[in-house]
Formats: sequence, structure tokens, C-alpha cells
Amino acid sequence: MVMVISSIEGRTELDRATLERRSSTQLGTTFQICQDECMATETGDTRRRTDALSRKRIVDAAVELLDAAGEGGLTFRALAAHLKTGPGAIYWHVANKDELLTAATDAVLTHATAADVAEDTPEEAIRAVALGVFDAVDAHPWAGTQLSGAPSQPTMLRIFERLGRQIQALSVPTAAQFTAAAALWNYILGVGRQNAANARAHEPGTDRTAALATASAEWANLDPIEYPFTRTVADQLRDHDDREEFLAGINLILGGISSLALPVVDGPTRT
Amino acid sequence: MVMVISSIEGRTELDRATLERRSSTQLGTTFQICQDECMATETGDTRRRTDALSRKRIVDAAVELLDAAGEGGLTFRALAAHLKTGPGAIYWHVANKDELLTAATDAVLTHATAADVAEDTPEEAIRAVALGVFDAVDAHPWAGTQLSGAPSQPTMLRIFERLGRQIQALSVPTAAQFTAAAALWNYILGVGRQNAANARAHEPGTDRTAALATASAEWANLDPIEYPFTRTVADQLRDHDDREEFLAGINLILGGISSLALPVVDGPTRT
DNA sequence: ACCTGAACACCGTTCAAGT
DNA sequence: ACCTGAACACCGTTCAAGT
Repeated sequence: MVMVISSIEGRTELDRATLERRSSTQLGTTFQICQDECMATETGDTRRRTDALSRKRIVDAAVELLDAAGEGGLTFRALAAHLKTGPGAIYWHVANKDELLTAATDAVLTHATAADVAEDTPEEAIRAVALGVFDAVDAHPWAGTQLSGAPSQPTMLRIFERLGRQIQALSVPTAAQFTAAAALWNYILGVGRQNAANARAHEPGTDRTAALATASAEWANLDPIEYPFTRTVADQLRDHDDREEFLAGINLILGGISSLALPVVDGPTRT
Repeated sequence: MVMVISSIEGRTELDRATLERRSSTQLGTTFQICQDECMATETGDTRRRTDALSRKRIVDAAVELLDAAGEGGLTFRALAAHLKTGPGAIYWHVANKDELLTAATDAVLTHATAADVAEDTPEEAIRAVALGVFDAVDAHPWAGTQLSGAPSQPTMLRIFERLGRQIQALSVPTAAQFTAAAALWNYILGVGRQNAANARAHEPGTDRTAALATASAEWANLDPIEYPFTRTVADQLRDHDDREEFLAGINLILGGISSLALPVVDGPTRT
């Protein structure tokens, strides 16, 4: 209390004054993405306190824990241990667990929505967006569960926007554009959550092929009177590829959307 | 221990012997659905012990709690209080909370899959099944979250089977039947979970209309450069009806499926 | 400003003990 | 066979106290 706090004591007053400005200006210009280690490089002399907490480091650690141990693996205590602090420290940077999960999902989905490479056709662009989400959830199954548990607007909106632009490019009439984009949107998120549920249902160890084989065998043994259809597609259940089926579903919706399209303006007019 | 257990003591030996058979035979024939109060009516004399625990009473109470207080409202302690017992008693009839949630979801979805009324067209039959699931989730939002967290096979399979039969009726080639049924299936479950998420996001009090108006206003104020599409459909977001949009999505998929259909066999053959 | 860690309220689940 | 309820292990979250 009464002790002099050594070397940093001399800078204290100056720091107090600049602390407020930091997050809004200097941090933003020098490091767009990292809000983190900037703190250490600010005066330019030392690198100490690279281990300081920050929202980014917390979210990154959360993603690590979720990837490693699944949805049940993310705990404020485990996270605190991983970051070598107490659980209370995390609450200074993150409001609660919900916000943490949302931020983690956001981090994982951001890359899926990052590049806007020009595709040959609107259909291909839609498939690219859809597969981006699919693959992100495939790599991080826990993110699928969180999908629209309310991932923060920007990331989700960016995906929706990208789908919608292609819908416009497909010459869908204005009145039907929302419907078309929403249908794709619902399907994409739906499959994402479904895959998350599948991943959660089986142990992290068991692979998909074995699970499908088991389910397929069950379907093949169903009562022929009650389940005539399901029995006949038992083989297709066993042999199907999740990603391909997902794409096939996208194509079915695109097929339906194409019948909504207006005739091309500069083409020959039918009467 | 040493005390005589009064009137029921005389029947004990006989009951022991029949107890095993009961659940497999007598119960099944007399009461197909209720596994519950049968216990009281078995000897035909008294109605006492109607308040005895049973899997059905527990699941019913769980549905009540979930409907009344949402997903957070279901607690073994709250459930036990509701049933006037201790939490431990429930575990005699139900393995764990997951099984309880699955059973509750199953109970709520069963009615949606119950009647198999003959519809005019396969398309209408598919719409009927889809709306059955939609309305069930609409009435019990918590059930949407559980959808294929692994609802027990019978209920889910029955829905899948019903969709598949109509796919067959639409003359979809065998090789594409699984894909077509799975796409509908994924879309239906996807929207169900989405609705559950929507319901969870907003307070039980706030109505949908107000929430849509707020979101619509946000969309309308988005940056025109970054979100040209989303801005233009802000009005459609405000005015749309969830149920109609859901149906429109089903119709888009049906449109895509129709293009897979084989030409009708007894019709004129095209060359 | 930011971190620490004990403490609070509350879970799901178990289990010896009862009837 | 079925029920009781205290107890266990573990959460998310808070908050006075530190630096």
C-alpha cells in the first residue's frame, strides 16, 4: 500500500490519460484484428504482459477448448485455468457464457463469409456460400448448435446478404426475393444444426461411416408394412455423403427458385 | 420391516409373479397408450394410488413445466415438487434429463404424426406433414430445440416415412428418393429449430410482430454499399408470415423435386 | 483499470435408507 | 418394487479485496 510501485510508477499519470483513447484510436489503426498484444508494444520498449487478458485471447481460448473437448468442455473454470487466472477475470471482458459462445461461433464463421470471390454463375456463388457454412460447422460441430442461438448480426447478415445478391442476379421478382433467400438460409442453417446434433449424438471417437452402417442396418430391418419407404432407402442412407446430399438439397431449392425467375429481358419474348 | 403391511400384503406373492408379464401383455392389450392408472384399476376394486408415479405422469408434468416456464423451467427439483416427491424418485422411471427431454418432445410430436388422412395430392400430403411439425413446434418452442437432439426413433422415423411415401408417389426415380426426402426433412427440422431459437431469443412476453418491426427497421438502416440486398427486403421481413414463408420454402423444394420426376408411365411417350 | 479467488445459488445425479 | 431426501460434484456468476 505505502510501498513505491517501482519502475512503472513514473508513467502512471500519463497512462491514465491515454488509457481511454487507446481502444478507440491507436489500437484500431495499428492492429485491425488484434486487440491484444498491442498493450505491450505501445511504448515500444518491452514485450512484457503479452500474457495479459483480452477479449480476443479469451475467445480464442474458448474456441480451442470447444474444439478439443466439445460443447461440455467450455467452462469458466477450465477457461480460467487455461488462461492462468480466476474465473472472475473473464467477466471483465465478456458479459456471460452466452456472449462467449456467440463470439466463438462468430470467430469460426467469419472466415466462411470472408472472401467474396467472383463465381461464374449466381448458382455457383450460392453453393460456395452454403459450403462455406457447411464446412465451418463440420470443422467445429459445437458452432452448429449455436447457429442463430443468435450469432451476432454482422456475421450472419453478411451471409444472408451474399445469398440475397445472387437471388437478385437470378432475376427473381422483387416480391419473391425474401422468400427465396430465406428458404436457402433456413436450409443451410438447418443442416448445420443437424450436423451438430449428429456429432453430439455419437461419441467423438466413432466415425460417421460406422454410425451410418448401423442406422442403415436398422432401417433395412424395419417392418415392411409400416415402413415400406424407409426400408427401401436403407442402402442410400449407408452410401450417401453428407456434403453431397447437402449440395443436392441446395440444388433442389435452386431448381424451385429458377421457376420463379422472370424471363430474361434481352432474350426473345414468348407470347 | 417386521410390521404387517396390511391389506395389500395378501396379494404380494401373486403380484410378484405377474409383475413381469404386465408390461408386455396385459397393459398393452387393455390400454395401448396409458401405462399409468392401470395399476389402480387392475384388481377392479379401488382407485387409490392414482397419484403414484409413472413414466407417463412424469413426462406429462415435464411438458407442463416446459410449456409454462420454457426450457430453463424443467428441473428435477421443480418436477419433483410438482409431483410431490423427491428428485430421486424420478430417476426410477427415467434414466436422465436427456431421456426426459426426448420423451417430452416425442409426446408433443406424436400428435403431429398421428393421423394419416388421405390428401388429394402427394404435394398436399407433404405440406400437411410439414405443417404438423411446424405447428407442434410453434405451440411448444422448447421441442424445436430438441429436434434431433435425438427424438426417439419411432416418432421421427414415422415422419420421415410419410414424407418418403409421397416422394415415391411423385414418381421420383429410386436413386433420388433419399435425397428428395432428406432435403424436405432437413428443411422442416431446420425451420423448427430456427423458430425455437427465435422464441428463445425474445422474452416470452414480446410478440413476434414487434420483434419483426424492430429488425426490419435495423435492416432498412444498413449501409447501402455493404448491404444493398438486405436493405431492399426490410419491408418483406416486417410483413412476412412465418408459417407462409415456411410453406413457400416447402413449395420451392417441391418445385425442384418435380423436375426429378420420371414421365408418367401411362401417358404419351415423348421422343 | 484490471485481476483474484472465495462464496453464493443452483444444477444433475447418486445412494443408503426406508416402506 | 418403489420412494425419500440428504449429499456429492459441478456449474455460472458475483463481489469484496487487491494491484
